Amino acid sequence: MTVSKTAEKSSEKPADAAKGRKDAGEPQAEALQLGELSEQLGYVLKRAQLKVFENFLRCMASLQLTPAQFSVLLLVEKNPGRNQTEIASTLGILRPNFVAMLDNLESRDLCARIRSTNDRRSHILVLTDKGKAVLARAKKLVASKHEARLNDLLGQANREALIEMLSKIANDF
Amino acid sequence: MTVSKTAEKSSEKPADAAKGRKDAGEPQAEALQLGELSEQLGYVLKRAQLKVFENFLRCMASLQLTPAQFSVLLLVEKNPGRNQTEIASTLGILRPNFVAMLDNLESRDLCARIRSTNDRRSHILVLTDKGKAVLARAKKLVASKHEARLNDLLGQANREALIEMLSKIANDF
DNA sequence: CGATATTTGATATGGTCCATAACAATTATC
DNA sequence: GATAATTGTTATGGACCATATCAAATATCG
Repeated sequence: MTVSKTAEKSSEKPADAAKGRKDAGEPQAEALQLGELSEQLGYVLKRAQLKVFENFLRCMASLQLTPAQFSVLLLVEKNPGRNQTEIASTLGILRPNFVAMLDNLESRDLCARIRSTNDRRSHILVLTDKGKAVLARAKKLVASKHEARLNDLLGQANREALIEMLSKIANDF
Repeated sequence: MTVSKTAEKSSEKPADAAKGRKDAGEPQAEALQLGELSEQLGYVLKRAQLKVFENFLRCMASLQLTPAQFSVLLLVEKNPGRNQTEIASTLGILRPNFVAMLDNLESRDLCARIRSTNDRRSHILVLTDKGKAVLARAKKLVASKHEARLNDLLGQANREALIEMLSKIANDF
């Protein structure tokens, strides 16, 4: 729907246009009514997604991994020996856009392209040792800082239910 | 995380790299393992969001309303007499980016900017009659095609629980 | 009052992400 | 062996997001 992206110091805190005060004395125009907006699935879904990505980036600040990069590393680790097309399309990334992404990861020595001997057109993707180490650390950060936060907020059971519902939407909607 | 956006004919169906066949006879490289990815909140959240927006755009094809535009109309209707800054910031839209958006809606005669007499700097936003009519039709389409679909998929109770959890994430994460 | 700061809408601009077309090299198909 | 299809790549354009800056109007404060 809307809402900013980068986080850090998002100067446009949504749903909080009139400063975050606890009802100071000043006149201060009343807050706007969200109305039906707050029950619009797309609206709340987008906002939640931005918040989650924000938090993810903060958690990963030390490793400098974006959600997309993390997903690539995870998928390559789980499916070593696959080529760019396979990894990219599984993640919904278009091949042309995957090139720069891999250039980045490869320049940081996190993964490597290897010319396949079977099909000399394709590049087999593998994690480097450094890539495996970084991914391992990333997983720990995600578990301890990211998922833990969600468990605090919703509780373990609800968190699992949420992910299941989102998966259902992602797959069957 | 990744995943495409526009819908229509998204040529890169995620998590389905090897065509959507029901197990044809051909050799066909085995599907990749998603592994931990399928339980990553951010991943599934982003995918669900894209699917929902996709569906929203299809439902609104006849009215040519994007989720963002719909949210603006909803908010202006609920809060008439507010200026651009207030509407934009409530939605998390940066003022500079809100200008073109309003230009669009205004050129289609869905809403109007009115110079405020109190503060001649600001533009009061109002829905035109056509804007109200379009919004009313939009709401019906959302209810009958969009939300109904979600109810079929999750059930009324789960749908409400989902939105509540997402709101919590959007607000308190 | 009058100088200065702030606010509002707007423009210009750059970055990121997403999508399409086109290409060379390689492989598959007929 | 000619033609078609695939792989990685480049180039390019669009959509969205963010920052700096500006003029006009208003607020603030000496």
